[in-house]
Amino acid sequence: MRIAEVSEKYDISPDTLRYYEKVGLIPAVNRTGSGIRDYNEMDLKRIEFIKCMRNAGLPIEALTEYISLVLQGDQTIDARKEILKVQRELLVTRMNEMQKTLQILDTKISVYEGTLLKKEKEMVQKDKAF
Amino acid sequence: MRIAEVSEKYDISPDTLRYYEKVGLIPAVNRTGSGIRDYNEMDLKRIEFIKCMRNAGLPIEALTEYISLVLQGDQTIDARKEILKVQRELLVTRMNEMQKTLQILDTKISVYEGTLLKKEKEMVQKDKAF
DNA sequence: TTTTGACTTAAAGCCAACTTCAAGTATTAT
DNA sequence: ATAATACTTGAAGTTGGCTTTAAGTCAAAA
Repeated sequence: MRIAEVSEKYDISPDTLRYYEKVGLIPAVNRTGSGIRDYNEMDLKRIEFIKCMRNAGLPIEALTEYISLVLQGDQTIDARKEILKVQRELLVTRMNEMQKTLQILDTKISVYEGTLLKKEKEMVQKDKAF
Repeated sequence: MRIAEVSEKYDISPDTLRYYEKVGLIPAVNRTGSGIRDYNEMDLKRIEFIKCMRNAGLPIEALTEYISLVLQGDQTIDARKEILKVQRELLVTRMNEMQKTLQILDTKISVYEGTLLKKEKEMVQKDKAF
């Protein structure tokens, strides 16, 4: 599969796909005789994985480190596990912060929609900044 | 309260606090006779609100727009509500993506820890990119 | 066969969100 | 009184993550 097709399938620009390969987010993709990238099934799975991780905000650096360990073989399993655990904890922390923010947004929207009880409104007003 | 104290209380650098004021994330803070910022209760609540929103990834631009509407008075309530609703939806979308990623990370960690049943392991291996 | 469009590279540019710097004034501790 | 510390401003610099540009090669359609 050529880069344009992959780009469309995953909604990632060709430039970004080449960039991911250059910085080591995706191992080198096979080329045709004339030097054009020819993505195989494994490459596509890797792109999907990276897209998912990047969407969730995992930094490129942590991912490149993880992938370089994967390519080095089984003696790196402990180090890989550690990276994933650290990133998992960071992710959970961010999700909790977002949950808190979501509640605040929902309360504010309720205030603007006038769908709160009088008592609730008063409580909210006391703590209001904006 | 002076900027250094506020900075410590909320773990936001003085530079960032001044920057937030400059770009309109926080309305102008009162100054002492000699021109030094003197944060009051309302300012602190506003900083807390902004910190929470920024932590959750809401863009500065959306927040400055919202705040400028707040300062313009009650005829902007509908527009404010709309901004909050849009940002709420974006937040929920991001949280869902993070939830998906969290599950993938947990599965991978389980694989590395060998805490999966044989059947589960096989299923996971089939879909493995890294 | 020629032109159109996709591909290649390395390097420079861009954007959001700070962060640091330079140059100066004010306040606090000794 | 003087030195150290905290404050001020505007502007330049940094970081992460792409994105665009320049200059060129290659291949499929008209």
